[in-house]
Amino acid sequence: MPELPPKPSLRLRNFLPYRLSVLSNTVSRKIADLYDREFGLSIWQWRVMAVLGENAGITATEIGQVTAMDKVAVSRAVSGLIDSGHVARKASEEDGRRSILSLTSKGKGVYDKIVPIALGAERDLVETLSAAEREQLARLMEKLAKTAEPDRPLW
Amino acid sequence: MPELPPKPSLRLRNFLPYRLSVLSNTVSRKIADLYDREFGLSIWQWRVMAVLGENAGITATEIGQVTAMDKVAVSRAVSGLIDSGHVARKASEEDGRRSILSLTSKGKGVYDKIVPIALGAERDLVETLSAAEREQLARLMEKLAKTAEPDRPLW
DNA sequence: CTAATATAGTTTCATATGTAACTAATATTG
DNA sequence: CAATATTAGTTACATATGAAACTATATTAG
Repeated sequence: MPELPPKPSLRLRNFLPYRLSVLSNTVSRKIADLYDREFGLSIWQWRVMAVLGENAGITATEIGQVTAMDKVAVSRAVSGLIDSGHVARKASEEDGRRSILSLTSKGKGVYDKIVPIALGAERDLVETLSAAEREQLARLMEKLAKTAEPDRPLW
Repeated sequence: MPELPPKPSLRLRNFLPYRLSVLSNTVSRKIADLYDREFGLSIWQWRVMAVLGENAGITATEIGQVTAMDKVAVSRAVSGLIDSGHVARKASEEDGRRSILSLTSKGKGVYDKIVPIALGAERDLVETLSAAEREQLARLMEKLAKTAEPDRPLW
């Protein structure tokens, strides 16, 4: 008797997109909580600050490219950060549409406090992985990212 | 001369929570798009259907446990699915608060069409990984998930 | 058996987010 | 050098989401 092809089955808990989403959300929630409780920052605001901390004097569009945020999200995060005094904006001299953004001294202070906290949270997350496993993970995620979005600029 | 401890630095693109979030969002968006365009389903609705497809006759609370969705999200997804005729609800006989949920025949039809599409999307995503790499990935994600949320029931 | 407590699920409200429309400035082209 | 198209960034609107309040039923304690 000929065998029927096995009916394709889907178990949610083994389905990669699902697992990615759940994992990412639990991690993000924890970290967002950290930023919010201690500094009143949203995760988007923190991403903007993280980029400005390493890269002073860039524009909103550039921040968007680096952080994979769309321009509306960047605009909102930046305007919040300006209200709270973490970020300063000055007009670009070459191009009147752009603004040059940078951390204020208050922003720098917060940045210097958050960086170790963020790195600590990351360390907690990967603490059960060996160094080799961490590299593996980075490599595999890199591959997935390339497959999922081949043409995203990385910097 | 004593060396200063290196200033801890954070590069967003190497920061695991960030990378996870970006990767998960790009993957989710693509897949959500698929479900939505072809079947008018949100990702939450699809998750509910996926669970009901493998597990008929369970309650909203159980769906929430399996899918890591909170009860409000489940409630909304289910009510949408009932409106669109994909899911049927009947009252539980033991417990008047609960409802027993299951796919309608329309729901089953859609389910049978989506499963191969979803599995195909997953295959596309991991196509550049070897079998060994896929297992590695699953293992590593499992570890991370346990660390991030030690007590989440898996089924 | 009744009162207090807990649970299943829904509704409400406040906030977050994405898309599209918009404003202002620059770049292109005929 | 107009007229048109493009780009940077913001605003407005519609929808999604999460937390808390609420309804109805079930469970527990006295």
